[in-house]
Amino acid sequence: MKKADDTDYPVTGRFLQGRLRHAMSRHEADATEAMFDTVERFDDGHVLSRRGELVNRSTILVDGYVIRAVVERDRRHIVGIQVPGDFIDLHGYALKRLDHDLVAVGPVRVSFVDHERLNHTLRGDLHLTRLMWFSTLLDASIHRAWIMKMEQLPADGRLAHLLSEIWERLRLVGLGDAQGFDFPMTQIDLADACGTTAIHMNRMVQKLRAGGVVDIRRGRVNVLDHAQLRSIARYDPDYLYGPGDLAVGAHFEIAD
Amino acid sequence: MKKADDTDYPVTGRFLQGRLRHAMSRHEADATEAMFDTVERFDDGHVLSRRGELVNRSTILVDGYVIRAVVERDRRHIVGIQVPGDFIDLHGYALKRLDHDLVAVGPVRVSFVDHERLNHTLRGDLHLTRLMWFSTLLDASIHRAWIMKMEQLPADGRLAHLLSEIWERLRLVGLGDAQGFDFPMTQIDLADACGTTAIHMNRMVQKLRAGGVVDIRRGRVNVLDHAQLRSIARYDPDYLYGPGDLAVGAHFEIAD
DNA sequence: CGTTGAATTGACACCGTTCAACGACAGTGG
DNA sequence: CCACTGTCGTTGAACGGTGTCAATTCAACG
Repeated sequence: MKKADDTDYPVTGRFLQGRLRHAMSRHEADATEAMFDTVERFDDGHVLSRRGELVNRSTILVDGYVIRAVVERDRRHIVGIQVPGDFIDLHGYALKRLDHDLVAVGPVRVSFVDHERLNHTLRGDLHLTRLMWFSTLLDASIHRAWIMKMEQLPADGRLAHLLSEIWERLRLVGLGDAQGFDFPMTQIDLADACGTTAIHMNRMVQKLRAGGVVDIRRGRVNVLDHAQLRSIARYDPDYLYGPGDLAVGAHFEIAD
Repeated sequence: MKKADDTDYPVTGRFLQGRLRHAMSRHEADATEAMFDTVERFDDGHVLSRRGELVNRSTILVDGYVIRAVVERDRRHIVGIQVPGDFIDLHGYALKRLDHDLVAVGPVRVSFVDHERLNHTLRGDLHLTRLMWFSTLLDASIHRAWIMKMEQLPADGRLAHLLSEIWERLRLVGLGDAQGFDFPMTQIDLADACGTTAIHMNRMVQKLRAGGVVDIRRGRVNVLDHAQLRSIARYDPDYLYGPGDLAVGAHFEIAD
């Protein structure tokens, strides 16, 4: 499953993979990789960034999963999940303070870039700036898909949607496999990400398992019936801007 | 209620007002205003932009309300509401195709800027680029607040949250008044924005009315008990990045 | 004054929460 | 080796919020 970019770009090789990475020039890819220095490891539950903190660097997720979470009166709400290749707090470059925490789910590998360094790289390169901008807008598009799933789907559909999305996003960056993917989120985590309780989430996990749709256990998701999973989730991956009707394609070039 | 910017910048005067407008230089504000030409009017229900269409210009909302909506198998889902001053499809500058429709609610006044023109203005001005970027990240932050409200709040809380948000956003740009604000959304619209049915939304409207919290009727929202409204909505406006704990403040300058 | 869309009301079934408890399992320390 | 502990996973029952169906009233408009 190793791609060329994995070796040439050990830190940023998955950034925008499956999306606009093809629009990055060799020079831009090199410049992006060069911004990052060492890769650091953190354990499950490590808080990479806390709501309200002043941030002066941004983080790329090299390996593992990170959730965006907000804790409010003893209940935690998960508003997003990041997969390898995601520039998980690039929006902090413009916002300076984030409205949510970034927390590792399972062990992660990340790397950092100072905003000062980012300024230096982006200054005078509107094309690369727009690629970075695009990656933050991708997160916004995913947010909108989450809003829709909360508005329209019951709990089993929300779970199916979440699993469909993660699987799709992993495949876009060359991860996962034909049967499913490794996924360390507990049923409690899944409940917080689907706006339901752990008790009800447990029933939905069992329902999908009993229906031969998907088997979720011990940090592993095995998809048994992809068609049924998609159907329950009413899943359409267009919003990820991979190959599909919304793909940016050749329209991204900046005319001079 | 007229501010200086209303006359100096009739089209873009409300852009980022209450947020980072203070970080815009006179030159940047002038350059932004100069990008736009005529202001056009559209009636209620006019589709300004359709999902999947290739866009080569972006739109600023001068007056009125616009919703972001996705229609899926005979049901419409509203994933966002835009108020005057919002650069409503600036994300199309990088995405090129949007994942949702933009539809006028009530009469609107808008103005357009070609992406080519935008390139010209932003090239070589990383500071202004970052301000524009910031405004799209603001939308993303609002999306996250919506995800949270869908995850945690019952229907009356969602409605209260929506009203709280619109009121707050209007006040940030110098609109609305002490009693409430004009708001042309029907109960059907409100239902689609809160992930419930029109019938149930009607009950929630009546509940808030009977409780002396807020009176919604005939295109007008009158807030009767602001404290109670906030409480039902569990509303905290920090995510709008106006004055508050998350405010960017003086940290936005680009170090050289 | 008839038409149309919005707002309103009531009955009923169902999805999801809550409370209370128990089982499975890994890590820890005696 | 076993008892202890905490987290995750699981189950059952009662309650309440919400969706659905069907029908009626109201407001705006030509």
